[in-house]
Amino acid sequence: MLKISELAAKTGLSAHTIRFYEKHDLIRASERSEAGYRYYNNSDIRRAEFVKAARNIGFSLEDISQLLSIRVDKTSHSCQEVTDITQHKLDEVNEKISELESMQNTLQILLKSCCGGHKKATHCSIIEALEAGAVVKDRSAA
Amino acid sequence: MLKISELAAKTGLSAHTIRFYEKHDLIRASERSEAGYRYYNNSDIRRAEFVKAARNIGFSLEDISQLLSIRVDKTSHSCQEVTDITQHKLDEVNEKISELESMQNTLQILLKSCCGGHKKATHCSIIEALEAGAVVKDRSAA
DNA sequence: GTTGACCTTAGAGTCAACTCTAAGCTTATA
DNA sequence: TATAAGCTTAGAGTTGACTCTAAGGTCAAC
Repeated sequence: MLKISELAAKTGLSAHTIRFYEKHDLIRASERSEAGYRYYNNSDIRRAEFVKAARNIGFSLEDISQLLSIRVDKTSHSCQEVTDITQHKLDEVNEKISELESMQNTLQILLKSCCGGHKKATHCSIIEALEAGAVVKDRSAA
Repeated sequence: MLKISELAAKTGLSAHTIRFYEKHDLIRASERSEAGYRYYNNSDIRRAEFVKAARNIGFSLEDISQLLSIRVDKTSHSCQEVTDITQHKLDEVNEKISELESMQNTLQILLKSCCGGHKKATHCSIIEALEAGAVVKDRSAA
């Protein structure tokens, strides 16, 4: 049985975050001491580590909540439900990557175009490009 | 001279957003009608388009604020200041991309490992991987 | 002269995921 | 026994970039 600070040390989450996750039903303390201190048993610890693993991968707390409800009653859920959540997350990640790559591309072009030196910015080509409406991809269209 | 809705149409920003940007000194309406309506002259419009271009590239409002203050007084600023802002943004973007690629990688591996079918999730390999602490890269270590 | 579209403001609400605060118990150590 | 470290709670604050609301004034068209 671990106290909250011990669970924090074990998972790398802060005690604050653990309490916050508890409020959102992600982590549980099966027992409490007489004084109200949280105590985590092995099952609680495994659950907390599941949450941490899912968070590391980038799942939202909402996603994690769904994954947990599958985890606690596996026979009522199918693999498809799990892959749907995972695929949806992957789609999101892919979309963010391409947005960022478009920004990366524009930024690299801008940097190459500018001397970057101590000269006055009077004819700075980055400023000029922005004035000319430098746009590789319009994020609002995404 | 454009009214706010016309500037909104021209820039693709909403009138709400234009007023919000004005609060943060990003966009200006040089004139007002007697009734208080905002009117944007050519210089205001160019400034608004500069802001939009910078935002499309992914600059934060804070970055844009700095870029604008360079733009309005180019002789007091150097190209280096501009490239510093741009390089810093590029570094940020690069870091986000590698975080996301790490997630992408993990998600793809998970998806490949799971049947994704209508079978019960009793032995779902994604759930199992999360229980085993599936981590390719720990975001909190980044 | 009235409808409806458009404009104004200050200020509150939204989102996600924390992060912190205050005020007060509890527990371990010296 | 005193002090410090650790725990409790409800609830407020943070971040960035909007987004919306309420309550009201203005303007163009029919």
